[in-house]
Formats: sequence, C-alpha cells, structure tokens
Amino acid sequence: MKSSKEVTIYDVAKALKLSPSTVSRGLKNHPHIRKETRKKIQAAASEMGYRQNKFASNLRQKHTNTIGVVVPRLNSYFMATAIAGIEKVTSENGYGLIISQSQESWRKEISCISTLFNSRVDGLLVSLAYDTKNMNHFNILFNRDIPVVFFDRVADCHGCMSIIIDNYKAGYEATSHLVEQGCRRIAYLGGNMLRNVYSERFRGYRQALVDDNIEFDQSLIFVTDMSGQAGMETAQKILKMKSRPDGIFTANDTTAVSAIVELEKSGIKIPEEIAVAGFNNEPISQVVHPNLTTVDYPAREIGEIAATSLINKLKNSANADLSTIVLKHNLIVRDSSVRYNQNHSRSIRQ
Amino acid sequence: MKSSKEVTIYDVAKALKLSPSTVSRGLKNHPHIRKETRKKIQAAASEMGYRQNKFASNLRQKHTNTIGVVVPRLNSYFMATAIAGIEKVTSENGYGLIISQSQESWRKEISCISTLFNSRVDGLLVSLAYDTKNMNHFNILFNRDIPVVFFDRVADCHGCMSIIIDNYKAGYEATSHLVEQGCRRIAYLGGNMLRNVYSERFRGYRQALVDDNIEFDQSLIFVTDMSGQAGMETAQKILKMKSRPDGIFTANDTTAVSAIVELEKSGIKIPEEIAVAGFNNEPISQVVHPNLTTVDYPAREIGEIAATSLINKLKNSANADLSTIVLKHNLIVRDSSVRYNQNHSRSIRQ
DNA sequence: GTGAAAGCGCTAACAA
DNA sequence: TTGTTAGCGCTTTCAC
Repeated sequence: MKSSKEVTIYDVAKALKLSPSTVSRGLKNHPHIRKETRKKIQAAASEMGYRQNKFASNLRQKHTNTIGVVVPRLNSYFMATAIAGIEKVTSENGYGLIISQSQESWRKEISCISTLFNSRVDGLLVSLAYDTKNMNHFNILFNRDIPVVFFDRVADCHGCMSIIIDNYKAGYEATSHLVEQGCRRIAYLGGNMLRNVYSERFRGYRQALVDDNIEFDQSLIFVTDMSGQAGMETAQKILKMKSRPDGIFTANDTTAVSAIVELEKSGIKIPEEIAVAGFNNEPISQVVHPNLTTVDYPAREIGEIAATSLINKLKNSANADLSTIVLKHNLIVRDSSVRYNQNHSRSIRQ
Repeated sequence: MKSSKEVTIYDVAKALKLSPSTVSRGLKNHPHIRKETRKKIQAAASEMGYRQNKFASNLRQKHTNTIGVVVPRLNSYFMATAIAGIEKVTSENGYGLIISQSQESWRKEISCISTLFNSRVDGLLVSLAYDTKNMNHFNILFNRDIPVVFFDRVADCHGCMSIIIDNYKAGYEATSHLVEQGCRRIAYLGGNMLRNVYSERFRGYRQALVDDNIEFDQSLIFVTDMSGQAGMETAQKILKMKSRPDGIFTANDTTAVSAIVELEKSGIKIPEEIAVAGFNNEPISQVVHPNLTTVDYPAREIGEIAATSLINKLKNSANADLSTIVLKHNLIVRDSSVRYNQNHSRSIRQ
C-alpha cells in the first residue's frame, strides 16, 4: 500500500494495454464489453488501488450524487432521529449527505439553501425554520428543476412532496382525550402558526373544543418558541391566572415537561389539578414524573421515507409523484393526563 | 431569472471582453487584479447568475473543501450537540460536511471510512464505534496524509489529534462524591473497556476506591452497551443481589436514568438506599426524579474545537500540532446522590 | 467489442 | 495587470 499518487483509468489502461474508454466502460458494467475484459479491468483496478475521481465524473455528468439537508436544529430528539433515518437510506443508495442547520431562522435558511445550491446537490430534504415567511428562496432550485422534499415542517409550493403526519387529527385526539378526562378549560401551548405543525395541531385542538361544546378562550392560547424555557415561563403565567386551566395540550414534549416540572414546584398536582398532554414521544416523556401523555411521531420513518421519495424522484425524473405522504401517529396515554377518579365519576354519571 | 444553462467564467469573460483567467482571479480576490476590474467582474458574475463549478475547481485543485464525520450514532444528545458545534465552525469556514454513522459497529465504521475516503474528503472528524478493535482501516487515510481528528471516543494513532475531557478525573470525582455521601459499596456501570471513555472512567472509579480504602469488588462491575435497556436490566440484577450496592456510578445518563426508574419501581429509595451518579448532563438528568447527579460534558465545545483543529491542520499543513486537547468537565451534584442525613452524621462524627 | 478524441469548467504556470 | 495555454480525470460520441 504505497502512499504515492492517485491511480487513474489511464494507468489502468496502460497496464492492461487497453484504451481509457474501455476501462471506463469496464468499470461500470457497460453492456458492450466482453465479460473477460471487464473482469480483467476490475481486477487490475482494485489491484492497483484505483478509485474513481468523482469530480471528473461529476464534471462530465452534471450531477453529484449528493443530497442536501436543511433542518431547523440538529440537537433535538426528533431531528436527530429523522436524520439517522435519512442517512441510512441515502448511504444505502450511494448518495452523500450535506447537512446544514437554519438555527430556526429564516435568514439563515436562505443562506443554507443558497450554499447547498452552489454545492450542486442533486436534491434537497428540508424542514422549515420557525419563522420562514415565504418560499422565494427556493426559486433558484425550482428554476433548475432541483427536487425538494419537505418533511415535518412543510409548505405547499411548486408541487413539492411533503412527508408529514396528520397533525390536525393528532391535535384533535390529544385534546379530546383531555376532555374525556374531565378537563373543561384546556390551554394550548404551541409555536408560530406559520408552521403547519403548529397551526394544524391548533386547528385540531380548536375543533375538538367545538365538538365537545367547550367555548374557545383566547386567554388560554400561548404561542412561544417551544423551548424548555418557554414551558417554564408559560407555567408561571398559568400559575398567576385567576381562573387557571385544568388541562394543557402542548405541541411538544420539551415544553410540556418543563411546564410540568415548574407547575409541580408550586404544588400543583398533575394530572388532578392540571392534566397535561405533549407531542413527539421523546424519551424524556417516560422519565418525567408523572409520565407524559403524548403523541408518538415516527421520526425515523419520516426521515427514511423523505429520503426514499427524493431518491425515487432523482432516479426517474418522470415520476408519478405523490405530493404528500401522511404517516400514522399514535396517542400514547400516560399518567400525566389520566384521572382515575374523574373517569369513574363520569362512567357513573352516564 | 431564467431556468436556462449554467453560466461559466467563459460567459462572463466574453461579456466583459476579458480572459477567463482574469475572471477567475477577479472572482477570488487575487492580488494581481485591479480593483475596478475585480468589481466589474463580480458585478457581472452575480448579474449573470454565475456560480462556481466546484467539480472543475476540485478537479484542478485536488481538494474538496469537504470534511467527513463518522460518529457512532446521531441520535444521542451528546452527538447531536457536538455535531451542531462542528457544523457551525465548518460552515463558517466554507467547508461542507459529510456525516455518517457507524451504528456503533466496527464493521460499519470501516465502510464509512472507506466511503468518505472515496468521496475525497479533505479531512475527518471521528468518534469511534463501540467495538472497534484496531485502527487499520484508518491507514488508507494516513497513507495519503489525510488528517483525522478524534473526539470523545479516541485512540492513539499516528499522532492524530484528540479532543477529550479528563475521563479519569471525572470518574474519580463522581466516585469520590458518592463515597463522601457515605457509600461503601459502589457499583460501576460502564461500556466496553476498549473505548477510552469507559476505561478511563473506570480507572477513575477504581482509584477513588483505593484512595478511600474501599475494597474493589468485581461483582459490582457491570459492562453493558449503555442503552436504556441495559440500565433497566442492570437494575434488575442489582435488585436480586444478596448484598446490594449502596451507590452506583454510571458512565452515561441514559442508563443511569432508566436504572433509577427501575429501582424506584421496586420501592428502592434514591438516594437514601442507593445513591446514583451519571455522566453527560443530558437534559433528561434534570427531569428524572430525583434529579440526577452527573458530569457536565462540553459537547458543543468538543465539536467546535475538533472542527477548528482539523481546519487549522488543513490550512497550514506545517502545523505545530498539539496532539491532545483536554476540555474541562464539571461534576454537577443533584438530588440523586445527596444524603443530607448522612452528610450530617458524618460532619458530626468528624 | 474496442479505440480516438473532444470537452466538461476551472486554475495556474508562463508569457507578455 | 492581464492573456494564453495546458491539463486535472472522466465520459461519450463517433468511428472502426
């Protein structure tokens, strides 16, 4: 194993007394090559330590076998898991991955897209930043027919594909569940309504109230950045309210958990005084006391399916493309929302 | 904004009646170019929608401005945070990132390294898999002088750089702390001793026992894969022991937390009957009840410093390279290990 | 089934 | 300060 120069197809060709083009063809199983020749070529190539120069190849072929990923943040359980899924299928399919973070900022997202565009990724997987207000920065991609698949935080645009769950339904189910447990004043704690994940969960929340004949109360709606900090602060606001809610539906687990911790510090009993439901089924939901009722969210699958869809689109550009894939979610009921007494009295009442 | 062909420096040159080389130079602020010309070139280029073709450039320059990353898993708090740090500094320095996961497997790690090598990354950032037994797969890199910086899970090899914390000291401190709280039979729950992070923490544990005149007991040592599952199973083993430990030092928080949850299910009082200390200061450590004593670990900094070191090495290859950078850790004492009574009685005794 | 040759877009040595 | 030119390694048309 020498530390010498790179081996090129010219070197292999010379060694075999063949032409470079034959070697090139032999290396990629071109049909018009005799079996023996091909074998000879491949043997010699690996013998000599040949490795393809992708730049030369890309330069000719005009594609990079690279996929760009733009996510709000890397260090959340959901994203890390989704990306693990993405990485799995892209690497299995011979694609490289360039991952970048928008840091939840529209501005930074614009620059990520532009960088990735300049890196000539073949396609993109994106989940939108918290405050992205329009999709103009994607136009450079659409103009060149670079396919984009959105996942989780999606937007309608140019018939791009989206991989999501039914956030409306999940929000509806979580809220209904709280109602079933006897809650009548249910707070909603969510993020920027620009993002589908929050607006849809909110829509579900609201519809559940309507269907249960509970009046909507604007003072119970909290829109925050959905950080742990925000959960704490909202809990403090709730503590100061004259007429406190008796239930909270939170659009993620991080805020739910920090709200619970904060509420319990002040002696509030969960779920007796305030029942809580979160979203995402992060590991933390099984550790907090009481264990958190939450919506299970197939992070890994979302990543895998997003990547698979993009690769399909890349492979046969004349694809009959589904525009949206909706994955199944699952309400997981745990102690933070179950009121055994209440349940009991209800069943007696009926 | 047309969706037409790519603009090349030839197009720009033609439009400006200059030569391609002048345009090339003008675009990258080459010193031998008049200011006006440069401005004219840059204006025209952006006007015309020019974007550099990196393949052509790479093909010429023999480097890719791309850094490869190999980590055991993406979806752990520590790794996601470290990678967030890496991404920050690489993107600031104009490097792309190719991230891959070894899935904790030596075999897969070998293939990751080889793929990255074939992608011609300029350098690598790696944290070793759980069961990597030798470093031969790195030889292809060393043979071509491709620099590698290890972080967190490191190994001595070819004078590569390593970014770590003092795991020995941290293990020592955590164990000593448990002793101070009155523990006399302290279990150690760790991973494969091949990995520095586990062997060093174990070494610290052991030395702390020696220094406190506590006899080492092999039956209190549990080597697992450090998953949540493993924490649960180990807790069950401990529950069945005739002579149970009165303290546990666990080499990560995930296992610590699931062990605590499992022990408490069986009515064990934490920390009164068994005091527990973990490692990593994951968010979950502040949610579990009782809050977990743990070692704070500068994940983001480790990532940032690893990336910075690699880039420095890349930029001036004649670098006076430090071989190891040790970052500060910090024992965070929380309720899972503090025995107020015990403390009190000790202070009286003294 | 194989070879010759051109060219992808850029950079850098050399020339002017 | 700018231009000329060759060539990075590969693929692909066209010719044989």
